[in-house]
Amino acid sequence: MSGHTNDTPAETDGSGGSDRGGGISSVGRAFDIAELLATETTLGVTAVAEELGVAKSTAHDHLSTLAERGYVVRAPEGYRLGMEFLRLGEAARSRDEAYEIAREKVEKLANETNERSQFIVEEAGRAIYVHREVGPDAVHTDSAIGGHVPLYATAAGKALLSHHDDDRVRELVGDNLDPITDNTVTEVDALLAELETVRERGYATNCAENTPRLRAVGAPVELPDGRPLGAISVSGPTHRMKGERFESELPDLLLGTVNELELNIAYA
Amino acid sequence: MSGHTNDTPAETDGSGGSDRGGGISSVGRAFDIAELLATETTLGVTAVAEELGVAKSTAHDHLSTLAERGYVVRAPEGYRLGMEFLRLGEAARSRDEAYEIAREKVEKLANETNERSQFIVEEAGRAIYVHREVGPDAVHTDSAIGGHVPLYATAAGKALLSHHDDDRVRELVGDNLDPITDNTVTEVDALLAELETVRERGYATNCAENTPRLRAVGAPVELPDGRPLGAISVSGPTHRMKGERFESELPDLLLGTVNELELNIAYA
DNA sequence: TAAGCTGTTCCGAGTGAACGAACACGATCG
DNA sequence: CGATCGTGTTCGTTCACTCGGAACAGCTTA
Repeated sequence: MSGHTNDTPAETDGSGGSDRGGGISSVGRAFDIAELLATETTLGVTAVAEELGVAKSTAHDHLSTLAERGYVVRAPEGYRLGMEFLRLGEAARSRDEAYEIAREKVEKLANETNERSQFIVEEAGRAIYVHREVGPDAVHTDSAIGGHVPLYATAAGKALLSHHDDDRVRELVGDNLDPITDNTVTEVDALLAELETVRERGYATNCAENTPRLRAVGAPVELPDGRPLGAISVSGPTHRMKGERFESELPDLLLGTVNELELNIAYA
Repeated sequence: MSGHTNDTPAETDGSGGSDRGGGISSVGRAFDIAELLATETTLGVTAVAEELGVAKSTAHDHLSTLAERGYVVRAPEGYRLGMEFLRLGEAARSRDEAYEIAREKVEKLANETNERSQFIVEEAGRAIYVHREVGPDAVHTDSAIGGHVPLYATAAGKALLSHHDDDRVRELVGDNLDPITDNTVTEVDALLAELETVRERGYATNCAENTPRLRAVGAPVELPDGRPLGAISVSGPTHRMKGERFESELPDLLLGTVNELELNIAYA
């Protein structure tokens, strides 16, 4: 249990508390198994037990429990992830009606640009891909729906950050910005300066800061009360994302579409 | 799981701890909370505790554990389902490469028919919606991705059943077929007879047996080794699903597309 | 200021989760 | 054809840990 990624932001807890309980361990174990199956597609009881470092009987108990509720299924080759996760995942995806409206705009953007369009939200200080639509020319990437990327290294992420003040931004991105490509912004001050520009012109860009040879424009989606809902981006290969198209055509289209979206949300 | 031949001799219930296992209770509790949040969108600690009939501190412990791993998130109004479920759900959806190929065919069918097309798989004796694409004319339904319907009451479900022998079908659908609409097949023998027809012509139909005024055609998707992968259906309102279109056009298109799909899977 | 709600923390107590060994089953050996 | 390894399953025991209740804290309402 000791290996516990502590991602609490800047909170010098330290004293006293002494990590009370920390969490219900068997629940953590169950999700360890689920996440393991999410990467390995098929595993047997013994394999799971070895991978997690628990007794075979423990792995068996957990797998039985998960299977009984449809979170894993037995196949001839072993256990696989169950579709019940898909049900809950879709529930999370539609927990906010506005997300569904955002989806329509993502599809529209993908069709009109022939590129890839995505809708992301912020969660736990990270950007989460919620919707994606790929146009005919769109590039394939390995970023999965539900997966996460650093906010500071994507167009949509920076767009989202631009709706927070500097202090909140520092909280969200943390102290050190890990570089992902050669172009990743790694200085907080540089990021803050860039966000100021984003606020002025209304959209953010990403020039191969997360994926080599991939550029994107992203704009924040604002709720009627002023809070940010998420952000939408359009991305494509460097050789198509340049000149007039990258500097005005796509930004204009994006901002117009996001404006429509905000209106649709306001009157829904 | 019901068929649990418990032949332990002299099992005097009542004595302590007799009921071996049955599942890890705290894990079940955690998923109870997740499933609750899947329906209620936003709940506080107190509300969760009341709904599940547990102590407030217990609900708090569970929610904290889930939140620490991203399976729930704190919002100003309370806890909501976290996007980590979306990640695992997408992992389940792509656990089989063939599912992704099926998706392309579903999109193709939706575009060519302007109706709704779906791909389903069997899990725990139920049909699970894995992919859906709606054409411009498609009707909206409340059946969610990841959700389940009885196999015997949908076109795709019956298509899937047609790949099993009678005994296995009886196992899958159970003893009594609950009626959903006036047209639902409720007699097992009638179902088996219909499946025989399905085997002959290669596709199944659904005439408002699950949703009023909704008809569909469905065909099974067969793996190279002969086992069924799932099934694809095209569905639309009764007034468009009739005559030549319902009896030959759509079935032909569907069977041709499924044939393509099976070839794509075989050589992927 | 007090009362009501929320979420949080504390602590003790009884349960039940985890373990390890023994068991059953099938495949793959020799 | 018997032995051996692999799998998944079951069984008792024990101690860690989950649970529940009560006290605490933070915020809005009366």
